[in-house]
Amino acid sequence: MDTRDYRNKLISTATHLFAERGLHGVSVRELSKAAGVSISMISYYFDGKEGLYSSVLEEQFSCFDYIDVIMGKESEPIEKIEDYIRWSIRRHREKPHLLRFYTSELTNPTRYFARIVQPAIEKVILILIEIIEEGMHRKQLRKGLNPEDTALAMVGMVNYYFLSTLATQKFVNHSPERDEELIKHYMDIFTKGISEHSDVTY
Amino acid sequence: MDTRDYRNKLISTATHLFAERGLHGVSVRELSKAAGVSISMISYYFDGKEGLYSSVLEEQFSCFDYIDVIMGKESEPIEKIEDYIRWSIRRHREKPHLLRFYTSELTNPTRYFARIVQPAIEKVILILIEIIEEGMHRKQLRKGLNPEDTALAMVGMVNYYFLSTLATQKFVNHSPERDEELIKHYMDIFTKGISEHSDVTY
DNA sequence: CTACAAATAACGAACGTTTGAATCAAAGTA
DNA sequence: TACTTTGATTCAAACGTTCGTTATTTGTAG
Repeated sequence: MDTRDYRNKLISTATHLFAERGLHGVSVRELSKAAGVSISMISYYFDGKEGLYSSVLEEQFSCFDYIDVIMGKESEPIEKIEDYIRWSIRRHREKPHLLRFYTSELTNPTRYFARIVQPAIEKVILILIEIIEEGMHRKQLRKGLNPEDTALAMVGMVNYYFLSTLATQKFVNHSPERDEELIKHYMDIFTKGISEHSDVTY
Repeated sequence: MDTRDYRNKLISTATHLFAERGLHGVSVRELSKAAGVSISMISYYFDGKEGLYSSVLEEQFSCFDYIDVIMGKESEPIEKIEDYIRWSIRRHREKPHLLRFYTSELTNPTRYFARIVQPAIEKVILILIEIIEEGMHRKQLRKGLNPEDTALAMVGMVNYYFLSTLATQKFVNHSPERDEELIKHYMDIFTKGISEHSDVTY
C-alpha cells in the first residue's frame, strides 16, 4: 500500500463490521485493528465513533445522485418510480451487506438511519406525490389520505421488500432473473392503489 | 409490593428494554434502575447480563407447551400445521414486542436466539416431516430436497411472515379480521409446495 | 525547518461483576 | 416464651476491565 488512505480503510472496514453487529457491537479498538490503523485515526478523520457510523450510513446509503438523475430525466412520473425501484433492487443486490443496516436501525433508538436517509426519502416522496397528484390515486384521496401519507406508505412498501429479502435470505435465493417479477409486483401495488392491499395507518 | 419478586421484575423490564434496543443497547445499571432493583440482583438471579438475556428469550419465546398440546392432539398432521400457524399469529399479536427480538437477533453474531429457539423449531420440523412423509411433498422429494430441508424452509416462511409484519407495522394495520386470509395464504404455500414459490438453498 | 500524518500512551467515564455487610422470616433450642 | 441460629434476600460500595477520546510524541515528505 503506497496510498496511505486510512480514511477509506476505516470506512470500508466499519461498513462491514457495523453491518454485522451494529453500532454497539463493535469497539473502536477492534475496528481499528481490523482496518490496520491506529485508534486515534477514527477521531482524526471522523467525529469519533458515532461520526464514523454516520459517515458509513451517508456514503453507503446515499441515493441523492441517482435521485437527481431520475428527477432530471424527461420521463413520465410512473416511469420514474419504476426506475427508482429497479435501481434500488440492483444496488442492494450489489451491496447485500447494506440490508443488515435496516435491521440494526429498526431497533436503534438514536435513529441515525432515519436522520441521514430521511432527506433522500423525502425526495422520493416528492416524485411519488407528482404521480399521485396526476390523479392515479384519486381513490385514496377520496378516502381521506393525503398525498404525503400515501407516498410515505409506498416508500414503506419498498423497504418492506428489502427487509423481507433479508429475512428469507437463508432460505430463498433471489436470482436476478426474478427481478422483473418483483418490479412488476410492486408497480402493480402502486398503480392499483395501496389501500387495496393494506390499510394505511398513522 | 408485598411480594419481593424482583426476579419477575427484572425479566419483564428486561424483555421490553432488550426488545427495544438489543443486548448491547442496555446497561445493567439502567436496567436495574428501571426495574427498581439493585444491580447485583442480575447476577444473583441470573448468570449475569447475558444470562438474563437468555432467560428472557427462553421465557418469552418458549413454545414447548403448545407444541406438546399440538403433538398430543389426535388431529391430522395438516391440521397441526394450521393449528401452529394460527397459534403463532395470535401469540405475536398479543405480544408485539417479541417481533423486535427477531431483528435484533438477525444481526447478533452470538446467536442466542438460534441456540434457544432451535430446539422448539426442531419439534415443529418433526411435525412438518410427518406431513411431508405422508406424500404431500413428493414433488419436492423428487427434486432432491430431503424432508428436513423442506421443513426448515417452511419454518423460515413462517418467520418471514412475522418479520414482514414488523417491517410494515408502521404502515400496515394487521387486523385480526385478516388473520384467516393470512393463514389460508400460508397453508396454500405449504400444500402447493415451497419450490413453486421460491428456491430453497443452503 | 515546517507542516502534516500517524502511533503511543494515558485519560476519565462507564461497563459488568463481585464482595461483604445488613435485613428479615422461619426454624431450632432451652 | 425468649433467645439463637440459619438461610435466603437485598443493597451500597468497590472491583478490575474496557470503553471512546485525547494529549503528547514520533515519523515523514516537501
